Formats: sequence, C-alpha cells, structure tokens
Amino acid sequence: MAKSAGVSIGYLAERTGLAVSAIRYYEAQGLVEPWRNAGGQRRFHRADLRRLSFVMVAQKFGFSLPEIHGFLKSLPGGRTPTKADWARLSEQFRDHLNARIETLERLRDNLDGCIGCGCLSLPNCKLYNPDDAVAQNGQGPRYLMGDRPSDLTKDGNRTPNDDI
Amino acid sequence: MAKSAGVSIGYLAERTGLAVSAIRYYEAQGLVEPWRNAGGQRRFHRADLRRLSFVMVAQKFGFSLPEIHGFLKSLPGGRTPTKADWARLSEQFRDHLNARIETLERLRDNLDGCIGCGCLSLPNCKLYNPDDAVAQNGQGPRYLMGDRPSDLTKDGNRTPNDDI
DNA sequence: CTAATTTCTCAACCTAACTTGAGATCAAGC
DNA sequence: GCTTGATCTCAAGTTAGGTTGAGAAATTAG
Repeated sequence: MAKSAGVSIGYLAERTGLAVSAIRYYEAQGLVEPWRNAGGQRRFHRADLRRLSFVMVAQKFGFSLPEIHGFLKSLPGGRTPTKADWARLSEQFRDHLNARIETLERLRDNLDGCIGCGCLSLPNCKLYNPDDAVAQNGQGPRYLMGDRPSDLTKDGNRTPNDDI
Repeated sequence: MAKSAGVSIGYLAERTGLAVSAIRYYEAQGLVEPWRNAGGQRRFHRADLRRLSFVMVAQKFGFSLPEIHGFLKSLPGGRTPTKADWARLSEQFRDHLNARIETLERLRDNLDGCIGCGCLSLPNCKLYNPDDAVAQNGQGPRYLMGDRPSDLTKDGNRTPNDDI
C-alpha cells in the first residue's frame, strides 16, 4: 500500500493530449487531487489517466466541469470510474444527449411549420415559445419576439400592420 | 419618403424583450443601424423590430452574431428580412440544425456501442475520434484519451495493463 | 558539475454575448 | 420651470474553460 512515486503532470499531458495548464486547471476545479513530492512538484496516481480521460469524454457529451465533478464525487469513495461505473454513468450521458437532440428536433420541426407563415410577425408563432430555447448560453434573451401577453390587452390603439 | 420620427431604443426593448444594453450591443456589432435625433438619442426604423426578431430567432438556431450579420448583409440592399427572405434563410437554418443533430446522434450511437466495452482504456474506442467532437467550445482538448498514434510505436517498454 | 528541461505560482489575457455602474444629458408630464 | 424617467458614453465585470507569460526553483541528461 506504499504510495508509489506517482507520475508527473507532463506525463499525463503527453498521454492524454491535454495541456499541462489544463490539468492544473482541472486540479483547481477539484477533478484530480495530486500530492506533492519533496521538491513541491505535483505527483499523480496512474489512475488519474483514466480519470482525466473520463473528464474529456464527459466534456464531449456536453457536461460542464462542475457536473463532471458531481459524477466523480458520486462514485463510491470518490474513486476513478471503473468499467461498471462507466456503464452506469453512460446511461446518464445518453439521457442528456437525447434531451439535447429532442430539443433541437423540436426546434427544427417548428421551423418547418413556420416556413412561409409570415412567422417573424406572429405572437402565436411556435418559435415564440421561450421554453424551447436551445439554452446553451445562460444569458441569452429572455423573450423571443415582442408582444408579451399583457402588451396586447393593454395597448389598444395600434395599427395592426404597423408592427413588426 | 420622409424619414419618420422613428422609435426609441426603449420601445424596441419592450417589444422584443431584449435589454436596452443588448440592442446597443447589437448596434456595435452592425446588426442594426439607427440614426440619431437632435438630442443625440438613437432612433430606429419600425422594421428594426423584425430585424431584431430575426436576430433572436437565428441565435436560437445556434448562429453567432457574426454569422447573423452575414445573413443580414446577404439580403438585397441589406434590407430587413421579408417573408421570402425568411423562407430562403430558414433552409440554411434547418441544414445547420440537422448537422448538429447528426453529430449528437453519432456521438450517442458511439456511446451505445461502447457501454461495457471497457471503453475508456482502448485506443480504438470510437469515442476516441477527435473529428466527432461536439465542438461547441472552440478551445477544448485536442485529443480524446491518450495514445497519440506515434506514441505506441515510439515507446516500446510499457506493461500493457499498467496504463489507464 | 553544468546545462537543458520541467515544473512551480500567480496574475493577466482570451472569446462570446452581454450586463453593470458612474456621471451626464435629454425628453416628457404637470 | 421642475422633476421624473429615459437615454447617453465608456470602462469594467461576468461565465466557462482554459492559455500565456514572468521569474524562480526542481529535476534530468550528459
């Protein structure tokens, strides 16, 4: 059970293709927890190679680093994902991915239904529904196309075709 | 043909749901081009309501502001999109969306094929293919999981099961 | 032993799409 | 005329996921 010499950050960088700076950043985010050698340099477990690979795959599936942190913490003892862990986690991955695919398909279908409908001017346009937002940028616009519900009832004297 | 009084930035903000600051930002990006009144305040064409709506929809479909700028500039005379313009542009939107959906589906299918395969350790894992990246963040890791091709041939003395 | 690599820390920079704040001016209602 | 409220400019801040650079110390190669 003696703690082996461990591997250097440069080794992990070379093996994973990650930049050294990225690995340090991941440490800052709590995704890996190296110890230090006598000279103050980071030493990693060999298993961190798998851990970092897991991070890379999870990122590819659209998870944020905090979410990935959550996955890793959810493992018994915070261990590096094993084959069995991976089988369980990959289900979550697929659900996540399916949800994203569905959102995009709904958006596409609404677009199809909107071609030639004069769309951009209609309050009842399906693209109007804010809940269907792709929502990949947290701070995007809150409404899609004017006419908040209260607007129409409050403002009586507009010439209908004057707007938009 | 006299230039009408135009509408204020606050009016557009209220009608579109955009923040005033966002509309100013869009102006800085060249998406709208208001003129100024005597007091130096911005005045917009009513048609800019449709123009901004177009920007919002296009964003929802995953286009960047520079790309949207390109769409708007491509219109005859740089005009605000008409119904016919919209029909043409929406085809591009759909193509864009379909491409994104396909990428995600490929990723999901590769995941399905990988469950239980011990995946994260195999250089021939399908998730390894860098070209399949979701690529929504421009500066993600360049390789997925260690073992760059040259690595295996160069480094002769590794114990196979020692890695990852 | 010396030179060349690595690694260290820490702050600053990067992109995208905005927001926030300060301090000043403009426009509108009474 | 006066007081709100809207608008103005311009710089700086925000989030995510890192990168870059400076200057110093550790490690490795020969």
